[in-house]
Amino acid sequence: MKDANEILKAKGLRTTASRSGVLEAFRAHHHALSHSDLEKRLGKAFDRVTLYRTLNTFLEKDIIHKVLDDEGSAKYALCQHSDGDHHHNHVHFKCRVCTTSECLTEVSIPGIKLPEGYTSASANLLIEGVCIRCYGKE
Amino acid sequence: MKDANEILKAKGLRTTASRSGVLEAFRAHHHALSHSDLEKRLGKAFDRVTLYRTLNTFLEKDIIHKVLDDEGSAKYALCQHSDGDHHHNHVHFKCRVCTTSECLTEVSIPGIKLPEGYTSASANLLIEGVCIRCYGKE
DNA sequence: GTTTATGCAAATTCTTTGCAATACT
DNA sequence: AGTATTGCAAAGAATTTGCATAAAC
Repeated sequence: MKDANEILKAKGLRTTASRSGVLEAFRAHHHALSHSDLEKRLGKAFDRVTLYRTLNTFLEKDIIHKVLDDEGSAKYALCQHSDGDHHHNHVHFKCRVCTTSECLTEVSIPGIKLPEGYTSASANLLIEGVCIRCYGKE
Repeated sequence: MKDANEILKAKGLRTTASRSGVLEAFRAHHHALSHSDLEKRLGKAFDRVTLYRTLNTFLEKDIIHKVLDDEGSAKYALCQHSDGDHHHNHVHFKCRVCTTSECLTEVSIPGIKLPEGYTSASANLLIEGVCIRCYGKE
């Protein structure tokens, strides 16, 4: 996988401590992170406002995408392939034991037959259950 | 469909103007409503705080459920069958033209093959596209 | 009459914005 | 040097909480 610097360069963004830090945090975790998850992980290295702006910039540049969640708070995860609108048609899995969310990139969403007159542009599936790491712990 | 009063009684909740108003608003619209949608529709009949509390109460009692959304804001819709955990395994359709979300109750989510070791308890599918009312308007 | 729900005020938390100072290329 | 990014302060939303009043059963 590309390193933080390469990702930023490819998107025409400057390399800064906060951006690298956020990217590394995403790369170090297989599951989706919320704004507050990131704040905890990154400590007080930089301002909360910078984190808001960093996340928005990354969303615009398709470096990260939003992960759907039952609960309120938005979570984010790295986009795996940085081309096209791949980031639609994701399957996200949320474990009810450890409460983490992850993208199941290898799982694809089956074709859904919509009612007459409806057309689909993208689909996001959120599955809740128990992940492999928590199997048996329930 | 049960009327507002019956729904409330069945859940052991008192019938009040705000609760009836919120229930009627949901029954009058086929699509999901956010907190601010409801505020607009209900006007200043009651306090914003009451609306927060009413929505939370309805969520707890499984009268409404959260509808997933790409964007931040939480939306809610009536649960169709008030028994069991039916409200899982929903398909929600969001129209990119009129931006409304609705539950497609007649569509079911096909079985998904999860990676080894993962078990699924519920699934929520969010499809984005164009609804029948907006077909051709794009 | 007793219990539950509401309204109001205020406290928290979340998110955005403006602008000067700083860091990147 | 020139431009993009950050930090700080402050504004603006969104959401929650406490408590006295009012409404439902």
